[in-house]
Amino acid sequence: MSFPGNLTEHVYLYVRDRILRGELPFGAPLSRRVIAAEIGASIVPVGDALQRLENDGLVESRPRVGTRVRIPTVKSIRGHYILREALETQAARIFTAKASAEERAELRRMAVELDRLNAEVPDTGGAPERESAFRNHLFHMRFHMFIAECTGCDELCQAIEKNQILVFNWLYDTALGNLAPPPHWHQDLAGALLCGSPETADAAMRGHTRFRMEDVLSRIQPSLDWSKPRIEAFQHQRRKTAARGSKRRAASRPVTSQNPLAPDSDVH
Amino acid sequence: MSFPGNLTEHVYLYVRDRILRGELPFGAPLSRRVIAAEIGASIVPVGDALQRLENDGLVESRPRVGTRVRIPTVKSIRGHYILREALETQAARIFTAKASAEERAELRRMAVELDRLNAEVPDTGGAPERESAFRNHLFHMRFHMFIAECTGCDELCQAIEKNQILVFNWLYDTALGNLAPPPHWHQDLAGALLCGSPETADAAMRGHTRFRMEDVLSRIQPSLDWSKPRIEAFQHQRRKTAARGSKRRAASRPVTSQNPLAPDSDVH
DNA sequence: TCACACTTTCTGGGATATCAGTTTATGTTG
DNA sequence: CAACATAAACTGATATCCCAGAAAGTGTGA
Repeated sequence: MSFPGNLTEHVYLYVRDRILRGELPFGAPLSRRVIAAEIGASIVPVGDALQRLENDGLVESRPRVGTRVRIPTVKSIRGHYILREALETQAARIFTAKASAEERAELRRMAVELDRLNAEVPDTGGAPERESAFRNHLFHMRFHMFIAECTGCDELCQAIEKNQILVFNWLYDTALGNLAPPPHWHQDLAGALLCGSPETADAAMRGHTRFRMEDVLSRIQPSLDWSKPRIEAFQHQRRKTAARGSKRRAASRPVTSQNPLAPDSDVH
Repeated sequence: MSFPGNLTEHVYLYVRDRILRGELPFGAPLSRRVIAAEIGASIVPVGDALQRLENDGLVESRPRVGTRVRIPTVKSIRGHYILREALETQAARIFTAKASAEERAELRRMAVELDRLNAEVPDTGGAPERESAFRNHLFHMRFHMFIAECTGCDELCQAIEKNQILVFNWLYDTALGNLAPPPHWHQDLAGALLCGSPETADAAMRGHTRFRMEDVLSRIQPSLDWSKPRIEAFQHQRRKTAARGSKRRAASRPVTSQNPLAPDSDVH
């Protein structure tokens, strides 16, 4: 098998991708041994990857109890958007000062395309719909990351990416269903970034993220109430698999694929 | 030996403290095995701690080559202050809206005390001077963290702390000598935070960090030029130690900078 | 003297085994 | 039947060992 670079990096991206796609919902248990058997690695790089995910805030862990996908709270979501607002308003300010003519043109193009994609996706709930919504989200991420990259500040880009600020949008969307932003939502933002002063760009981006936060919060409230008791418990989410009565006889099998995770664990 | 909780956490704090105190200067090699022997742990938690430090940006590592204290560049310092500006202006904005009367009074007290401490420390270079400067720096950190904590946003606090934005000031001061801020420097900032609108507080904090960045950059330039060849080399800083059981002393030996490697040949 | 190949030594990455704490299921006792 | 003691199972944490790669030291031939 061939990964780019570290095995830890491979596991990190593998688990993160599964979380962000919604395959591992909020509160889903993450066993180091299960993931290791699934990928074919030992538990050491898996543990390192999970520790990194915990540092990113995507996962929470308690010693000798377990690791699971972190369940967001209203407070944590609000905090996330406050952080996003801080970073992206700064990116918007610097964009007005440092973006080249080509980059400005590219931003406008992306805004038009983004508004078009958002407008044409209706609120159906089919399975292929989900995949296209994920692609739209990726494009939306690229739009915001493009603004950050035009600042030429690597630290700012890494902060935005590392803290999963943009990527969490997809998590919330996965749990909530897709949101419908107003028409010309990103074109208006791009207009402020292209023609205005730093203060104008700051204000436009601030309103952009504030609107998004309120929208998400108003929709996620019932979902969080539902998962509230699971937050405090943090117990083993024991899988109620089929062979339950014959558990007495179930000898201690090796750790091969007793997991509820993906059945396609052999492809690499 | 008793540490709170994880051994990894203990090693992380241990190494970070030594870096920030200047005991481990820029470019100092960090061997997992040496640190493990030094603390009395195995290399696994040490490796985890160093990986976390690398994630924080305090340390840089190359597979099968080594790990060392990261040597900042002009670009990385500028990026750091851009990030700090983003986070602390946001904290200043929210402070004006959410701080209680007691917190506002406490902020004013801290500003007065901070300006007093900065005024009474002259520019000597003695050994006890160094320790008092470190205490002043810690108090300065607490001043800025206090503003962040008054926002009630844990994510913002963690971002400021995790990214070592404040703590890096001490690193730069260690390498450069202490800076002398203007009188009433923090009292003016506190005044804007206490009496002004969010925009006023934002502007004051923005000017605060900008001034600091320019000050640091103007002084660190020659220091970085001096350490420039060590940036590209990243070779083994071999220590002359005969017995392996003996304790490690700081590698003060300068590296013979022959340069067989092409710069910027790294991927990603 | 210099260029090149070989050996040594150090590095981080990974695998395996074991330890200790927590939760759950089972069995016993009143 | 309920309350409680107990063992099983699973968890993350750590120690120990081994590996491959990289760089420095060393020797050798032109």
